[in-house]
Amino acid sequence: MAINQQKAQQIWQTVCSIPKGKVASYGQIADLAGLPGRARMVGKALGYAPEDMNVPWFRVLRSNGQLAFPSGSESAEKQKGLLQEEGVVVLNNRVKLKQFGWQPELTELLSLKY
DNA sequence: GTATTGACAGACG
DNA sequence: GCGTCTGCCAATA
Repeated sequence: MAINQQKAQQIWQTVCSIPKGKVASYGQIADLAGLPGRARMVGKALGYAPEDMNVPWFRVLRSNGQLAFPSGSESAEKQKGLLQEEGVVVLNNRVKLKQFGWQPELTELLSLKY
């Protein structure tokens, strides 16, 4: 049961809303998804994220812009590759949030509501 | 019901 | 920028 899948759904939706070439932190996703302070839940939700949804979990990073996975890990490398493919520059398992950090605009938020 | 863990965040040094 | 500690909440044992 994982928490209400509704929330997980919302999380996935939010993650899917991240514009290409940008990245968001767990806290950011959690907040936008309606789970303030439950950043951990986001990670778990992404854990269940079905591939059918094509959830760009690779665009979700830590608050500091560091990848959620340890360097050298398959997922981390994959994530890096995908991000770079999207145009995001990843160095040393890190992304410059100052430049690639997703700053949700009203239009973006509106697409999540309802 | 209690203890441990986790794809985390923020504060400190 | 990095390591450590604390706080938060849910899942798992």
